[in-house]
Amino acid sequence: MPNDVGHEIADALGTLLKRSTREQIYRRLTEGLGEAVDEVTYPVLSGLARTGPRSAAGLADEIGLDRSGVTRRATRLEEAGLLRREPDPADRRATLLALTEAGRAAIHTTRQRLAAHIEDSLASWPPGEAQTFARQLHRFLDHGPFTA
Amino acid sequence: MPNDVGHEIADALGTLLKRSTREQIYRRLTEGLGEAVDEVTYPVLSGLARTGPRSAAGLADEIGLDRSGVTRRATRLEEAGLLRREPDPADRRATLLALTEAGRAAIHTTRQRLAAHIEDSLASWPPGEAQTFARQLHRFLDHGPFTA
DNA sequence: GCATACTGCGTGCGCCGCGCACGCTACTCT
DNA sequence: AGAGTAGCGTGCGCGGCGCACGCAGTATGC
Repeated sequence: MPNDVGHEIADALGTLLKRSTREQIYRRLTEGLGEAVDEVTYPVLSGLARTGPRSAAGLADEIGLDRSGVTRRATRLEEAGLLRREPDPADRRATLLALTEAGRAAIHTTRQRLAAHIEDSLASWPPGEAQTFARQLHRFLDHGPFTA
Repeated sequence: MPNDVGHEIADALGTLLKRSTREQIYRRLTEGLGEAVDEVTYPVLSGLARTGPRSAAGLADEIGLDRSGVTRRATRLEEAGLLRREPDPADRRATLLALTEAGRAAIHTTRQRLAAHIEDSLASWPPGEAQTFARQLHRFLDHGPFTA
């Protein structure tokens, strides 16, 4: 029965939903980058790297968090020198969150590490197969049941 | 450059690592199943469904959690009638955690829902492509950098 | 032009889940 | 039989989160 495909994918994705798995991933990715970079603050760095400097409210919407959480995480990153608050020239009540050079380096390092881990596990695959798999995974997660 | 494959997969997986995404997934899966079934208690149900009745310590190892957490989650599920504690006949200090009929029904419902969501998003794919994708995903996550 | 409503940010508060450490019961081994 | 160990449950402190409030700055209506 074709229902097996759904269950097989569900089982596979269950691995990623496990708390301990995610913790280990983040631990490896952020190793040696200082105390401030961890599973909690990573989405802030990642979101800023994607879109450039922006307000706390906009970032909160993107990462699905309350603005207070963004404020606290930003404070931690600011104290560690990875993030800088600069006043919005167009609106004096707003403060833009921007990565410092160290912050850009940190997110770059983590992204490189994750990509390297992934490519290691794909090393034994036929190259064409790996690329089609990457495209399919991207399509599945973007237009799938996990984005709406 | 082949490095793009790693980054593309990394970006795709980032979606699943987002807190809000996981919350929405669990919210959909456990809708209408009672207050006791949520993101926190789900791994207990899932683990028991996979392996049958077992001790709290073994379950804690599997889901990567402290035994105290398993105890508390099991208590919540027990009060909701989804889980039953039965004494281990071979060891009177041990208590086996076992799903009740309602617990089995709950985990079955969530699994069916998740599989249905996944298959909906795969409906437009060529059938062979979906199956090979499922196999590749399974292989990637099991023998990949996320299991060790 | 001024009063009022609104927006954006930071902070205090309470809640909840977690890991750690302790106590208790039961088993094991010599 | 006694010492050490394994299994479980609970009290405690920590940390992240959402909510609600206060403050500063902006927009609107008259």
